[in-house]
Amino acid sequence: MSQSPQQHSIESNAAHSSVVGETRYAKKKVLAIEAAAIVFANKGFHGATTEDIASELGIKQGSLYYYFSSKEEALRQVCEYGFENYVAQMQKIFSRSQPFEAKMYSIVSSHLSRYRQKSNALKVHNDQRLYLSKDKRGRLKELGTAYRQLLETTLGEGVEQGVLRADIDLHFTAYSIIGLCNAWGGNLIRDESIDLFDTTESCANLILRGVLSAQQIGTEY
Amino acid sequence: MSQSPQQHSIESNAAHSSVVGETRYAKKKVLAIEAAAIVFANKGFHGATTEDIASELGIKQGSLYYYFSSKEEALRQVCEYGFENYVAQMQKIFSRSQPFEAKMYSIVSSHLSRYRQKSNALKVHNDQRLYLSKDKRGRLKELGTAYRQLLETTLGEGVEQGVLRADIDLHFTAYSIIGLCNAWGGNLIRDESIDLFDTTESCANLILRGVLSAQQIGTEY
DNA sequence: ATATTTTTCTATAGATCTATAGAAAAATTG
DNA sequence: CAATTTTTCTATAGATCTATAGAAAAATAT
Repeated sequence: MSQSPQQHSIESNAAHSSVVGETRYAKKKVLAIEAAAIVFANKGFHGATTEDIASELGIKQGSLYYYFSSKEEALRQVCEYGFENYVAQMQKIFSRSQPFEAKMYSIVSSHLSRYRQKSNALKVHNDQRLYLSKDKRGRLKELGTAYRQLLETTLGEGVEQGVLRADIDLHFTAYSIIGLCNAWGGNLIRDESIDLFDTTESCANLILRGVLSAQQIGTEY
Repeated sequence: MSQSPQQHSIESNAAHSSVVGETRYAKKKVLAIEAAAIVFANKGFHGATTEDIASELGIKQGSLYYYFSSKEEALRQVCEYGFENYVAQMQKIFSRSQPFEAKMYSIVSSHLSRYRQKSNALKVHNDQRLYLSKDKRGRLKELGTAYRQLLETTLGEGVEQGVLRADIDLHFTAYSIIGLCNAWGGNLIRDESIDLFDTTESCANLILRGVLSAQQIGTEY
């Protein structure tokens, strides 16, 4: 009789019944988010219909509301799902102690391979999150800021270690890395034939050789 | 009585009545495209309504069909308008004979300042063109390919002149330049406080110093 | 096996939104 | 100014699409 799930706190609060056993609901909820991600990634938030999502998930349109209270809520959850995963993976990389250049490769590699793994949710976060009303973007803003600061800190360390030129703008560089990776990420999703490894190497190289210190300056300026 | 304009060939075939005098229709048609560009840029193609566009233009929803035969047709025309302008400006730069580095600054500068000039149409082209049905994307594809080839040729010249490293992938680099500029273009539109000049310089520098030959390689690889 | 809870289905109210038709208003021409 | 053409308006048919309600089916528990 209950219209919405009674126990499931929607934000799937980890702690649950058995050891490994996510509830049935929680499992399918993830599938629902992934279905929504696929559809939003292909058609855009406004271009997608709840019917599209439901059919991707294999249920009827009306049933979708058992998992999402609204279409916009679905978008919010897809974005958070995609971005949380992404940031978590980045956290690991940042915390590893390894030479700066290796770190940069890891960052780019992680970013790009995540796209190729069909992380539609990440694409949705990048392309569609601005269609969320402001009050639904709070957590995303937090995550984004935290992530950018982490990246900037890493770059700052590179500067302190003398690996990076002292005159680079950390903020600018961080944004540029993200921007470049997102641009290629889009290509990688769209075109299966692009080689992931080559692209990773090329991106890292482009950034590094533009950022590494101890390089001979061109002709003027 | 005529539902659609009788003379105006929609694609505004240049040749017209008086010397300077675009027809009244042609003038307002441009305004209509620009209104649509503003709305599409802010709300996305599917998120925008014909009512939004009409009201931006100062007319009623139904009247909009005097200028566009459909909403999708409006999107097509906005995209072509934005991208044609952009490519034309780039053509000029490519045809100038000037040192490669200066050329790179011009390319980035042109790309970014066009965004700041509120070229919503260009943003729409970049973000929304994939929502066009394939058969409406023909001209855009042509323009895009032509532009990329132009950019690649320019890069190729740089290599031949020995200004650029011989091992760079022209295709990759062209895409990356476009991607980086688009990423910053989006930021520039969204955030008025970002300095255009600084950003231009930073972008050009990031690309150049990662691409210029005769630089000392880092530590390994 | 029966009762209870969870999940899905059908059907639909109520809001859109696109596109069209025909009348009205504004501009232009003779 | 009257006739003609261009531009805009009002009104609406016809298609969506979101979200909800209540019944049905499936799963789980007693």
